[in-house]
Amino acid sequence: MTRTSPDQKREARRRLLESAARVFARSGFEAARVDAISTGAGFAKGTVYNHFASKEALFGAVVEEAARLAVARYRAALAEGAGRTSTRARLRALVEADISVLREQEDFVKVLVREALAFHPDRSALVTEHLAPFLGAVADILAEGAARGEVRADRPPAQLALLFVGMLGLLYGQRWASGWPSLDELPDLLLDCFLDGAAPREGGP
Amino acid sequence: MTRTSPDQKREARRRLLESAARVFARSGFEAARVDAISTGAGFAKGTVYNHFASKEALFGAVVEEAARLAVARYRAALAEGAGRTSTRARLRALVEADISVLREQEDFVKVLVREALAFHPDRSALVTEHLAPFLGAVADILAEGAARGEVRADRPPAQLALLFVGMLGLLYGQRWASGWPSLDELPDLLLDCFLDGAAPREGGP
Amino acid sequence: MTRTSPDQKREARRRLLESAARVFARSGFEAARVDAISTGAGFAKGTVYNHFASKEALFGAVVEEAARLAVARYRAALAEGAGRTSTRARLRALVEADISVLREQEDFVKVLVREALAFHPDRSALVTEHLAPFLGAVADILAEGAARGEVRADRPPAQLALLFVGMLGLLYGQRWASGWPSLDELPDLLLDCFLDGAAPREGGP
Amino acid sequence: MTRTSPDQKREARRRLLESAARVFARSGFEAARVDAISTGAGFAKGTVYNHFASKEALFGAVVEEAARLAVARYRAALAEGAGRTSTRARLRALVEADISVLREQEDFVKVLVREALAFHPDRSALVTEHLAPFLGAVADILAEGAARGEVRADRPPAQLALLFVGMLGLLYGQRWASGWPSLDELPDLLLDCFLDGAAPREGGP
DNA sequence: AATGAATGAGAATTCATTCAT
DNA sequence: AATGAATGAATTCTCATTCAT
Repeated sequence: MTRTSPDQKREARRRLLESAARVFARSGFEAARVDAISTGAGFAKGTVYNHFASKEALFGAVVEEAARLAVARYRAALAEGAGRTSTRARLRALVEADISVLREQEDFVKVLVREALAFHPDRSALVTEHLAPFLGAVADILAEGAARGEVRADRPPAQLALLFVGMLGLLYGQRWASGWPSLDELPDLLLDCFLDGAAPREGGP
Repeated sequence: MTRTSPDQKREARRRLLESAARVFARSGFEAARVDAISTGAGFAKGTVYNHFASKEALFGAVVEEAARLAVARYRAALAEGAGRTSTRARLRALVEADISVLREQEDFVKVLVREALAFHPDRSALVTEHLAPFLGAVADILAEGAARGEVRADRPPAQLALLFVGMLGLLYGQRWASGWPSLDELPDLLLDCFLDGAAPREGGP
Repeated sequence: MTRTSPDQKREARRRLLESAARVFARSGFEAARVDAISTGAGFAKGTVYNHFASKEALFGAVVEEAARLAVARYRAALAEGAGRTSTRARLRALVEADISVLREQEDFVKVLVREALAFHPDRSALVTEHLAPFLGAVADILAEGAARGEVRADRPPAQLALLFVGMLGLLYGQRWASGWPSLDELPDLLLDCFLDGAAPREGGP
Repeated sequence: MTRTSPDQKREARRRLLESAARVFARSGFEAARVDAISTGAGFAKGTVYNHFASKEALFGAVVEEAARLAVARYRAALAEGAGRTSTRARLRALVEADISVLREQEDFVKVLVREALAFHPDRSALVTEHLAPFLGAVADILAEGAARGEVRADRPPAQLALLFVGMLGLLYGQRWASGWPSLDELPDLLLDCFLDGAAPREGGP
């Protein structure tokens, strides 16, 4: 039905998302100009609106893309690894997948974290909502782990997933501000904190 | 030519800063309307520009005010307490003074932290710059402590002060996001982290 | 090169006109979206431009279609009725034919009348121009009636036709606004007004 | 409190309303450009928004201005004329006042009538709402006349006022389309129609 | 003939800042 | 010092139309 192949459309979308990630990363959500995103992708001003309904939707799509990518890598790693793995190992693999994405898009992730912690409720809802694939993966792991008694189950999985992801974001923030923790030690640190309770150890972050 | 005494001018400035703190706290920097600040202080729209050169300058002044207030409280506490105190105790007192300010202006401090972690280089420079009184106090304590060999001196005091304040901001952020750490446990936590190396355990930055 | 028969093309055109009438009726000219017309006819966005040069042309075509339909019904009624009829009876039959169209497309006729009374000279010219079949029928009746001395001939038939149709539009408008006159009494009312002079009574309509 | 006198502000508002009436009259509501209105009044683009909240509000203000002017002239004529007058004479005077305004702003009144008869319910509500001063004057006259038994009172005065003004608009429309009735004969025509019932005579307007 | 992605000229509105009074 | 009207750059989003496929 379509004369231009769906591939072409997907390609255009990809270019726009790429440009959007770049522009949002450089400027933050507010200061990013929709114009700059579209022309940055090699299109005219209005083209972006053939693919995304609004600036917000575009931002959400970039977030979602990153979330999906991390989840996809996690699944790939899982498939590759030998069969049965502990819940902790799974969470670890998911975090490592996310970090592998972060290594490629650190500036955008900064913006993402910043907007998630922002004060416009709409804005941080926007992020949370489009983080769904990632949150879902976390929740799934936690639900299964809870069933097996391997992890805390003091709250519904979805809520714990949100907490987990929030802590992950904070650790990223900590690293951006202080250089610590390194990306290598981050997963274990997060897991120690999270699995032993929201306020782990005797007080350490 | 000036009919109003310097006192009156200072009073107007105070009202404007108060209103600005309120409005910035409610809306964040970007969304705050200069108009709202001026009328919120009981003045007309343009009056704010008789006291501050720009929205940025106004924001900076509010930041500075908060910084000064914390430092003043710190000094008062110091003066009140008996003479010699350890470096750690001084830093602790300074953090506690800051927390006492935060208890009164938590919403504004949120905005401050957020803007400090923002990506517009100008914006976060703005914050850092106007945090000078506080940073200076930290640096002084650190310099003296280093001279006495009581604290780490692996970097110039000014740099360490920046790190210290950055970690403080992050702990605030952590608390806003996760509820932990409480304001009561926060000072010790920060000092443990900071004095033993920015990245505690064996693994510092 | 044309795979589709002329019939198919005509059919596509018909569907587009139908959809256009619907959309214009619902939204008025300005607010009507070409997109909605094309997809409303079961085609893709751009297809409409294979049949009509512009939104204006499309609107004109819908107007013309309605005009043609009314004239066709008039002729059918005339053919059916016994031969010789007075000029008044003919005009009456034409108006009744128009009303029968209006009963089916009242919303579109509203838009048509509205645009005809609009102030963009282009827009109302557009309507008048495409009303040509109907205006022509009126003018023909008037010309013949004038030759027979049955109707006023104080102006050229084309001008009188325009006046006649303008009055018809106004009576429609009056009915939409006030409920009066009903569609049943409208033809006589118009004929009384028109045939006795543009300003009937010693001047009434 | 204001350094520029209220007179100056009122003067600016007047110029803007004047320009708006001009531009709306030329282009109709939709096609009128806010820009053109502001610059047409000798101001910069944004100035209009210091006086009116939106294009709609501006249009409403022009409508209201015209309504007020007509009412003011009516009151002046009433004051001037000898004391007691019949309800019919009052309505007549009000219509004549409106016509005197129309003579000066015919093009704008055309737009007003057109928008009042438009299909966007919002738009015609906008007109009706800002016609309030005029509608109120009509309703007052009718209420008093009803009390004295001089005029029909088959509906609440406000409803009858709306009907009266609607009929007035239609007669204007009739005149624009057909040249009849003239502005001189229009008042009596309207009063005949209105006072004898919405559909007076045996069917005539 | 049909498709639908791309285009880009606008449009309304916002708001920090200026400056005459 | 205070005022608030004026400014005008800047921004998001719309949509008629084009055209390669």
